[in-house]
Amino acid sequence: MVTRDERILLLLGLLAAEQQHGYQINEFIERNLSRVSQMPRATAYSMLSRLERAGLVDASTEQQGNRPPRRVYSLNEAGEARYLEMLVDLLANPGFREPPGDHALMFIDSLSRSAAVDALQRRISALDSELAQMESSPSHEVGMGVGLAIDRRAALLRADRAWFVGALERVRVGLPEQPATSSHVEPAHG
Amino acid sequence: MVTRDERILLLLGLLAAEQQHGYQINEFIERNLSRVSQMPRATAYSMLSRLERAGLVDASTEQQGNRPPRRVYSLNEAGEARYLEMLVDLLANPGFREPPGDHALMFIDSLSRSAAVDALQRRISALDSELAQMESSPSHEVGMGVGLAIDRRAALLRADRAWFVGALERVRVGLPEQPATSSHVEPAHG
DNA sequence: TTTTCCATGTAACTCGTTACATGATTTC
DNA sequence: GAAATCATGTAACGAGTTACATGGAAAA
Repeated sequence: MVTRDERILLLLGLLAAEQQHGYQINEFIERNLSRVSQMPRATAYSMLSRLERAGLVDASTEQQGNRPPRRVYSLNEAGEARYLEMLVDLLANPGFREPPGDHALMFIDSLSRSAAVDALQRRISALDSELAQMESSPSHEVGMGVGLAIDRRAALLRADRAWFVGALERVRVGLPEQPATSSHVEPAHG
Repeated sequence: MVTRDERILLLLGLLAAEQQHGYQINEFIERNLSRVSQMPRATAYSMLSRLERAGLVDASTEQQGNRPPRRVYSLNEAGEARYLEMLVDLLANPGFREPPGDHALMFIDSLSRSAAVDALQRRISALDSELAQMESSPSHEVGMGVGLAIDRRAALLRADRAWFVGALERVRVGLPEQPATSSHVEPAHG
C-alpha cells in the first residue's frame, strides 16, 4: 500500500524522464520497479487520465502500424513544477504510515500465550526470508535513488525483526496462558 | 494509511470486547487509539454496515429518550471466528508496505545536491520531533497490546532516523551539484 | 433566545480495482 | 491454422471520503 501522492509522484517522475504511453509506463514499473512499487495496470491508466484532467500532463493519440492506437503523455510546465514540489515535500515530511501488523499487536492478548508466541515466531521467519531474498537479489539497479530505497527497506526490515525478537520475549513472560474471557481493550470509561 | 483488513480487525476487535454502536466506536478510536489508527468516522459506519451484510456482526436499532436512534452492533459467532483468524494471520504475516518516502527517494537525483541535502535534513528533524513527542506522551495505555504497538513504532522511527542520517552522507558525497538535465531513471531499454 | 455543540448518522461523489475487450502477432 | 501471447486499453463495480442533515442540550 502506498499513498496516492506517492503514486502521482512516480508517474510524474517517469514522465519527467521522457514522454510515454500508458502501456510503456506499466511495463517499466513492473519490470524495473516491482520491488519498490506495486501498481495495478488499470490504476496507472486511471491516474494518467486524471493527471491530464488536472492539467499536469498533456496527451496526444498516436498510432504505430495497425497496433491499437495509444495515448502518449508528457509532462508540461505545470507538471514539472508540481513534480519538484511534491518530490521535496515527500522527501522532507515523514508521513504517518502505521507499520503493518500494529493493529494485530493491539489485540494480541485476545490470544493464548502459545498462539501468540507461535504467530510471532512465524512472523520472524517470514521477515528472515524476505531479508534473505532482498540481499540475494540482482540489484543492478536503475539510478542511485532506487538503490537507496531498497537499502532503506532492508534497514527497516532488520530493525523490525529485532523488535519482534524482543517482543516475543515480552509476550512469553507477560501474556497469561489463556486469554481473559472478554477482550482486553476496555470500552471508554466516560 | 492502513489496509482494509487491519481496519476490519480493529472493528471486530472492539466489538469482541462488547457490543457497541457506531458513534461509540468512533469516539473510542479517536480518544484512545488516535496514535495507533486513523479512521474517518464515516468510514467506520460504512464498514460496520458492510460487516453486517457480510454476516460477521449482528445489528439492532436502539433508542435512548429522544436522542437519534442508533444501530448497535455485536459480534456473532462467525465474526468471532473470523476475528481470531485474521488476528493470527495479520500477526504472523508481515505484509508489504512501502515505507513513506521511498518513492521520493527513488527520484532524489532530480534534485540539486543542496536541495536534496536540505530536504533530508528537514526530514531528520521531523523524525526527531515525532520521536520526542512519542516519548513524552502519556502512555497510560489501554491494555498491553497498544503499548507494544507504540513501542514498535518508536523503534522503527529510530531506525529510520538512523538510516536517513547515513543517507544524508551518501547524498552529500554522491549526488552531483546540479541534477542532470533529464531525469535519471532511464526508460526501459527493450 | 440565539448560538453553539453533541449525538447520530446518510447521501453523493470520487477513486481504484477486478473483469472484460479486441485485433495483431508469434508459436506449435 | 488453432492457441497463446502481445499491445492497448475501457467499463462497471465497490469501497472510502467529503459534505451535508437533523433535532435536542448546553452555553451565552
